[in-house]
Amino acid sequence: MPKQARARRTYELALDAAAAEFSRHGFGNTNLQMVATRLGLTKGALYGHFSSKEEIAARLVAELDDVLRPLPDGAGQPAHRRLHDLVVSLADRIERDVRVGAAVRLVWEEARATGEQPAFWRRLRETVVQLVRQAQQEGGIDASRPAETLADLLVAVPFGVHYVAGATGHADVPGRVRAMWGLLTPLLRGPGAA
Amino acid sequence: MPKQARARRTYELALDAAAAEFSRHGFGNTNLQMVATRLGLTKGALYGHFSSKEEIAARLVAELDDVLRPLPDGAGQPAHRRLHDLVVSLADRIERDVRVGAAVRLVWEEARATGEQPAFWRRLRETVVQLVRQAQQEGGIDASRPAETLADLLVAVPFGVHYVAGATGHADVPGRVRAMWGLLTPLLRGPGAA
Amino acid sequence: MPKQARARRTYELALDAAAAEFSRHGFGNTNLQMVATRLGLTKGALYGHFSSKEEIAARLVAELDDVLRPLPDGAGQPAHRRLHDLVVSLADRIERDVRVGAAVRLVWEEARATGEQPAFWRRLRETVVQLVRQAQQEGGIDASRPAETLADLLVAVPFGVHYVAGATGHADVPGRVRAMWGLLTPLLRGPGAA
Amino acid sequence: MPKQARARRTYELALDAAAAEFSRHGFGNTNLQMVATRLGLTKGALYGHFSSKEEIAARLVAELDDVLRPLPDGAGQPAHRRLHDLVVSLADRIERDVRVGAAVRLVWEEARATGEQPAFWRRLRETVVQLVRQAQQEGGIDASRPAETLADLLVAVPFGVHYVAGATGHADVPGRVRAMWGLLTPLLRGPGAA
DNA sequence: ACCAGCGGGACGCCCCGTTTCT
DNA sequence: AGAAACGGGGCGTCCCGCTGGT
Repeated sequence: MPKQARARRTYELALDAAAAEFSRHGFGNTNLQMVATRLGLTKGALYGHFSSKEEIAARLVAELDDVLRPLPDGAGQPAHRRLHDLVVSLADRIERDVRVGAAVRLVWEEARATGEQPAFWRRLRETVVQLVRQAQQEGGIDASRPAETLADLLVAVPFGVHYVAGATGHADVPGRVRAMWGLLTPLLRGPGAA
Repeated sequence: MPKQARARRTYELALDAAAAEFSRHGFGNTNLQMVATRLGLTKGALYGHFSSKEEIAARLVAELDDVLRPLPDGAGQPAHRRLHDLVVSLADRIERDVRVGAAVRLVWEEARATGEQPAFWRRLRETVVQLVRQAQQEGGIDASRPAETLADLLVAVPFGVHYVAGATGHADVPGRVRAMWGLLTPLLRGPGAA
Repeated sequence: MPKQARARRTYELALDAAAAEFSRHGFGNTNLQMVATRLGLTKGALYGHFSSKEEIAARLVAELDDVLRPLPDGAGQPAHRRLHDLVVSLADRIERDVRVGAAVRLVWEEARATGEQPAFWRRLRETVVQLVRQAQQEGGIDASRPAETLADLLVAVPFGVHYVAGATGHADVPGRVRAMWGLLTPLLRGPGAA
Repeated sequence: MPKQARARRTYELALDAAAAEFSRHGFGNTNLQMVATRLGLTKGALYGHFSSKEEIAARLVAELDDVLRPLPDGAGQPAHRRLHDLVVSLADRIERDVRVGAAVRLVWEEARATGEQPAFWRRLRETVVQLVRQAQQEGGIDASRPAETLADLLVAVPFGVHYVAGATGHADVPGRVRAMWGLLTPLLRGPGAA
């Protein structure tokens, strides 16, 4: 079935609309009526693009992999720089890209309900640990600290800021993450770098 | 009054059971049937203790204030020590006390859905900012850093670790928070403290 | 859970109401709203007694076995007499007992859709074949005819009459089956019996 | 006009495809998507040939009259012979011609749901009664039996066999009907014909 | 009296027959 | 002609009164 251009556009809009609802209300509390209303469509029309509510969520979650792909302009950069870019862009996209925000919430809800580790988080942690190790070898990060703890800290920061962003009205989340990174810089450099 | 004592006990057990479900599935996806089954009661019996599902949630949320009350043995301690205790105990209780874990999730869901700042988070942030300022005056924390950014970082860490705890199978969350605090110590002390 | 008397009564009434709808409209075209309306209940109330539409159908089908159980007053009777009773009572109950009528339709629809042989029909045919053989040994039925063909004929008659009963406005179906049996009697007795 | 010829062919194929689905699932449980898929068309294309689902069913039912038309080679035959041909060909076509099978099911469902006598059954019964009477006058059938009961029996047999055909895996239905007719022959001939 | 259990009402997802655009 | 959209339910499910057994 060769999809028509309009259908493709509707599909993308539907994904955005669903992401906005999922991000706000979670999977279970989102109803397709609200999504359809956002789109100016009917529920039945949604069914032409997705076969179930779960499929919509799965599509959004599948796009999460993008945020882990090495940033295009990151090649050739030192590891500590790529680490900075990853952490900051993560905080940025979670807050600004509704699809990423929704996907993160969906993954989290699923993980809480089933108790299983989502593939995304495992890969994220592995990526960060590896970057930290690499940066330590390159001298960009103090090698005397355990890489795992550093990685946990660097992952916890953007998610933690996102998690409590409501406390400050979601005001300039990426800016605050950047400021935190500035705080952490001497810590990463190590005691001698002061 | 043994009758009232049993009722009181059932009430507490119901709160625990509800908390376990809320923590796992969130408010909307928790059904009272599961809670009643956990208790060995019927749904109707629950309504003898609570007038609605929302009331159960409200009771749990109301208990959240306890975690902000100054730790009993914290009086007379320096501010940076009380800060440490607050952050670590927060991470600890979120993970170990089902009621706190449930309340945190409920508050968060409410905040996401309505877009309003929960009172709990505002107070938490105020408390931490104040403690940081106090510690800076006492010399326990480097005064050259902005207190707000430091506070945001210190709040983000326990929540961030909690948020991504599923990635590591919830293994020793408090221990990892303590390790992170160890990492952050020199940062807090300031460059000259090395 | 000790069911209360009223619940038990509601359960039976629900089964009857559902049977009436199933018998008239088939499984797929029956909606629980109509069943509930018949009962003066709501759909939600039905859910307290059955967990799904399919379960209601299953309950009705399960009762079909009763019509195959040897008639209580049939013991000691000659086989050809019990055969007569079985065929006539079958036609009778299909037409008069809504539950049996519904179950027969449900079984038939299922068989048509899946292409599999329902257990009920297999047992019915086996029973009739066996009774025919026994009657032939006892001399009640002409032994020179193949038992299978006789059995098929004797099974086809009540179902066929039921199937086309609409052509005559369901007028006195059992009576007509009895008349047919009268016609078939000399056939069964054999040529010499005239 | 090859274009119209192809449309005509598609129309016939659509009727066959719909008949196959109607025969298997009944009217209400048949969805046009399955019919369209069978044809390699889309649902919308079906609406170029039929204006509604009901119209498709109506077309199939309308063709039912054909099976009542006197068999072309039956002219000049004695009535009891034409009766035999009618009964056997009826059983044959119901089982082998999907359109007839579907139409019979559709007519039956309609009759059950509305409680009205379908025209087809009335005409079938009239035809058979008349043929029986004629055969009795011609001496082909024992005149001492009531024609109506004989006709009911002769109609019930093919439909009854069809109805329970699932019990024997639809194995050689026409053959079994022929065998039954053989059994019934002496009955029809009367006692003196032995 | 009291509480389990029965029933009510509402709605969410899914699905389908049908019409409207492209 | 075919894809996209529409609108109307159907089943399942849930939260919650109300009432009849104990």
